[in-house]
Amino acid sequence: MDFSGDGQLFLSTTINGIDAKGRVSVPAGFRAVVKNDPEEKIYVWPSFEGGYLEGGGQALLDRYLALLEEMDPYDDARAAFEQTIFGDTRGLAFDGTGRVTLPKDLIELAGLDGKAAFVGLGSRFEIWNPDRLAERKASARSFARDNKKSLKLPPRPGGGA
Amino acid sequence: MDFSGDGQLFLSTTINGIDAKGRVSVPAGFRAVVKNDPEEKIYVWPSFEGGYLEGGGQALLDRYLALLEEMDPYDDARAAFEQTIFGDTRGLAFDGTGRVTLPKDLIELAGLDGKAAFVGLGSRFEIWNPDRLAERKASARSFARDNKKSLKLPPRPGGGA
DNA sequence: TGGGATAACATGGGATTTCATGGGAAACAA
DNA sequence: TTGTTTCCCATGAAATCCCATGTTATCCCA
Repeated sequence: MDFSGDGQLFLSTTINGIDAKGRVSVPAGFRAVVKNDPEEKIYVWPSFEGGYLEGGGQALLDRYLALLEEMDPYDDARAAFEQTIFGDTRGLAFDGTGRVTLPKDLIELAGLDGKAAFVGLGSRFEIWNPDRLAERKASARSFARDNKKSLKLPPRPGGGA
Repeated sequence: MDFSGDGQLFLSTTINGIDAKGRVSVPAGFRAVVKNDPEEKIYVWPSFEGGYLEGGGQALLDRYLALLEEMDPYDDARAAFEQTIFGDTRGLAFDGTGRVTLPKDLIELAGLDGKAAFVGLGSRFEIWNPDRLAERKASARSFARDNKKSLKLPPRPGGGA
């Protein structure tokens, strides 16, 4: 698949506050990614593992949709994915200053308590309780360090280094 | 002869100052490499080992993204790399005079104190505290000296020495 | 091949804009 | 009405833009 067209990726980790109304500022860089979507929204759903949220823009939903269309209509996995991804997905619109209101059930599901960490992962992002994220990050980092040799870059299109 | 501006590769080492706002001039040759990217930015993240930063242009990011997209969606390794690479990567745009602002946490992570050494490595580059870089260079050199017997050039096609 | 003119580069500081966040009014639902 | 959600404005902090300046590299012409 080719992503060089949009060139806009969810990147970096930002921690923002959640106020009493459940409002949280979406990092400006993330907003820029969905800036030109037909509906200027982000879409958020509970992760499979639980404990945090996943999200993305319209482009990501379209890709998931295309993926499911290719699966057998009576595949159990398809039904499960449909149920989990689309059934629990919320489209969240921005207010005038770039915030969204996270539904209470999602806040509880992710254990968010006044703070939310937005983690950019390229074509999608995750929303974590910052403390939980720190734990996972530590283990992810040591894993990546130990296995970095398995992450071998493919040759550049033009050849060379 | 100067290759640093050929618009293809990050080359040579340049030391520039970091001012009180965290701003640092990106070497002109490095800027030329990303000149025609859709987003004229450099992308910087902490190295796996820590102690210095890695960076590149949109092209490098796309290569990492393509690599990760090929992995199993719920492979632990994929999650770890995604988290470590994209979760900590910052896209840095140039100001009118070719500078970027390094985030404070990256400055601390790399131990940068008023100076930053940009080390060109072809398709990517590294950012070091100049003193640390000198140390690493020294140890790399002695390592190479101790192991020089393993560096045996293959014979030239035409024979000769 | 000088040597001055010109352009490119790195750097400094102040002004301006963007961003995240808080509070309250207005619209809506139960 | 009462609680909830959406919209609008205010504010402080931080990031970004803009202009000025010294310095180095490059060009051009005699």
